[in-house]
Amino acid sequence: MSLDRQIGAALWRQIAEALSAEICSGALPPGARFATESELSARFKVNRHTVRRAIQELTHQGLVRVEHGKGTFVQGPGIDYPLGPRTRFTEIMLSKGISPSRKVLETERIEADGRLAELLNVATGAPLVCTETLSSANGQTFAFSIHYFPEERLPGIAKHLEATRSITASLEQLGHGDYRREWTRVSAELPDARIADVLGRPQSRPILKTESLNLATDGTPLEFGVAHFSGDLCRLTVEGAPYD
Amino acid sequence: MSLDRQIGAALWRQIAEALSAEICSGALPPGARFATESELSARFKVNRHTVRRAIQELTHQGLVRVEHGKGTFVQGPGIDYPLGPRTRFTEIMLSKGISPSRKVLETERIEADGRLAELLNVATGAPLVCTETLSSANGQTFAFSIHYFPEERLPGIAKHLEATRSITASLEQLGHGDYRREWTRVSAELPDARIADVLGRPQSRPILKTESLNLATDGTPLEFGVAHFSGDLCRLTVEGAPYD
DNA sequence: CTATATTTGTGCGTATGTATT
DNA sequence: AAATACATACGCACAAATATA
Repeated sequence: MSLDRQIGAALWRQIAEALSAEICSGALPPGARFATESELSARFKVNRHTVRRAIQELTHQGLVRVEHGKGTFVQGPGIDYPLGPRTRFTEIMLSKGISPSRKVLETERIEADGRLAELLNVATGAPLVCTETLSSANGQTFAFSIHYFPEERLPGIAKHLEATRSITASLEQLGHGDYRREWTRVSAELPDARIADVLGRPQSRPILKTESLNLATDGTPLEFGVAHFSGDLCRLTVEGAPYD
Repeated sequence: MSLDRQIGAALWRQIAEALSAEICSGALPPGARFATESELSARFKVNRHTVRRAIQELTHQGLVRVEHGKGTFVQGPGIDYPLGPRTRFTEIMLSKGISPSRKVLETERIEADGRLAELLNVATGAPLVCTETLSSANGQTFAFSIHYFPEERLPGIAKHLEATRSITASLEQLGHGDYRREWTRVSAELPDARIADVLGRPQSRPILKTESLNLATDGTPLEFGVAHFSGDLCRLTVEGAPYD
């Protein structure tokens, strides 16, 4: 391995390229400790800043993860993720029983702001129950969701959620065993620090964000949910035509 | 505006925060020339490196665009984009006549690799016609797509595409005025340099990538397409349930 | 628990290269 | 050709988080 200090490619690019190749070759297992900045600096005979620039690039590509004071670690690039390129999201979810594996975290009461009020067809300021859930498959967290329920329409939903820690079960106990998904809107974003954290992913990697509305059988809104999926670990498969 | 050199926040973060606020306040119109590194360096009384780190952050957030030798420019954060948060993708596409506004760029012949062969239900190595299209609305390019057609099943498709520069028209002339979308898979990615370029977006901003399969009325595959949307300018709206 | 070493994070000063005007 | 503006690289110093003796 030697660097070309004369022309064209910047040193940090060459270093990033070399390190990237080593990681992708599989020589380093995911989670393994990476060489320290000092070591790399000595190895490539460049200044530490130059190494840092290269590592920054690797971070941005999602290949490594840097922890202050601890070191740099190889980030498993989608190792053993349950959703392959040809796997249908629906089938996977059902076959693995994802819906039951969803864990309800915290539950709190809030007041509906303008947007939520319109979506859920309640008055602005109406009481909502807000809860957060984590979905995982094969022990890998792949989605973080926030759900909003109109409390007036679902009396005691908060208690049911805390007791059952299941959305489906809670709605069923309130007489809505049969609700339906009205629509889902999908966008791509970069996660904020918190969402990146719960998904265990670098903030530099994109996520799929879906917003969806569930209705009761009579057409009144029961739940509005925002879900964040690890963007390059998942594919959402939609039957039929999404845009034409 | 003064920086806190004592505690907590790094200087470059404070600077990025300040500049971000100025941009978001709308004081600087999109496309406007930004202050140079030297100017900012003098203004905040920090080293140019520190300013560069801050600008890098703004770049990553998609607020500015840096051009070597020219300067730094304010990147319009979705100014005048046609798809609002509550706008249904389908409605917009139809009402603006997006399908006709799609422009067919280049057309070439390739051989089907394993994956394409399986998707299109042809033999590996079978001739495919590959074409690229740009979709825009209000003069704003918002999607770049690549389409694959099985040539054996669509004789002369290449000529039709070059003549009409329209996918729908070409298929119609070949007796497939009536095809249907079988499925669409949606994922989130960061664009490569080329796609970022044609979409006129920074490589640091995520895109929505959809893969979709269109079938003839008898169920044989007619087209496989990969589309790249400006991830945070668009939302794909799906009726019904995408995953449960 | 404390002290020390290790490792990453921030910032400055300087110098030189490359692209644009 | 010269000036301007961004890009790369080095060296030094110290701070902050973590690990270790």
